[in-house]
Amino acid sequence: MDRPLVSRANFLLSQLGFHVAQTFAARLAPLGIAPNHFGLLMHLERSEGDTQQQLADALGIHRKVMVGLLDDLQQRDLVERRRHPSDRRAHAIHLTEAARELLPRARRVADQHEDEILTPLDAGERVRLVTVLQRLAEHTGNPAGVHPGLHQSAARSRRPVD
Amino acid sequence: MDRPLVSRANFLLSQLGFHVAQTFAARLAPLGIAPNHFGLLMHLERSEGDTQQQLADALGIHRKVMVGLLDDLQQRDLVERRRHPSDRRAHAIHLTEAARELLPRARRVADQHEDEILTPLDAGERVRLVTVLQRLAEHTGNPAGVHPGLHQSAARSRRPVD
DNA sequence: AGTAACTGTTACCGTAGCGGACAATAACGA
DNA sequence: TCGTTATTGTCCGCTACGGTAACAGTTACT
Repeated sequence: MDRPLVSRANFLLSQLGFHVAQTFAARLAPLGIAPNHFGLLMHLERSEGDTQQQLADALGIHRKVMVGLLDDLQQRDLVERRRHPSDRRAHAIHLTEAARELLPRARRVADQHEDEILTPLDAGERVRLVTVLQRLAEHTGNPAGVHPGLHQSAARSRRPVD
Repeated sequence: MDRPLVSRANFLLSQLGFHVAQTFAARLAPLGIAPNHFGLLMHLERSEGDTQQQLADALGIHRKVMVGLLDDLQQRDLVERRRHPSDRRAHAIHLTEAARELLPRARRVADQHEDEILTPLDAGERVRLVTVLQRLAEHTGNPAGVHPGLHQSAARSRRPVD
């Protein structure tokens, strides 16, 4: 039996996932952020004032990585590290005005990117696909919305696909 | 609008793709090979005797990377570099008996892995998913069966998920 | 014959990820 | 109160990987 790779769901998922991550990073690059920055900013909208440790736990990464991510975002004036009101060791992370202005644009980029990826599908197929993918994602055991490759290089300093 | 990540097809695809690549590498690790080795071995079944350059072109990677891949496989006694019959610069790559014995086992691992990934879906949903993924993959413009992350670290010396 | 192109390989370098170690601060227990 | 332990954020050093340039050997072209 010689089932070709293109008929294997695991290969297709890996291949597509890689391509999607790559193109999304390229789409996001003009905004000066990477996909993991985007994920962090979105999470911060809900959990503003959190500790770096809390953020790291929520995103499933090590706090050391969070230092780097926040360094990037702070350098781009998208977050600020304020003193934590009750714990003088910790920082309270807050979004800046620039971030609140950037986030809708980033979301628009994500929407456009998704639309491009899904071009071959009609509306019904799209919702069915998302439903199926959600079921598969739940089955992986990863907490919802946590990208296992967040701590990987799929993020920083990626140049638009050349 | 705050569409959560888990409702975005691009996020789900990237997340699932990463997870699939990771778990597949872990499943394949006991056999002593990585996913890109597996892909190369499968390709070699069809193109035995090819030049390293031809193989690199077929898999969409740089010839330098092919050197490393073949070094790995040769060290595991899965391929041999014979002299090319007509071009004394080039090597003719051939599978060993060990490779022919290993490949069916690797394929079985891939089948089991795919089955595990697709556990939540019934037979009909599986074929529909594969069909949809194939359409999406074709739309990416990547040549069929060529994994864009082949040259990435998704391959070498990966230890079973710890 | 001579030059250009190609094959496989090695050496080099810049960078990212990982682990350990660190100062500052907090929490806990005697 | 004081001392020990844990936690937070950070930095440093190591290793591994991707990409570039260069190389010897060989072929192809004119």
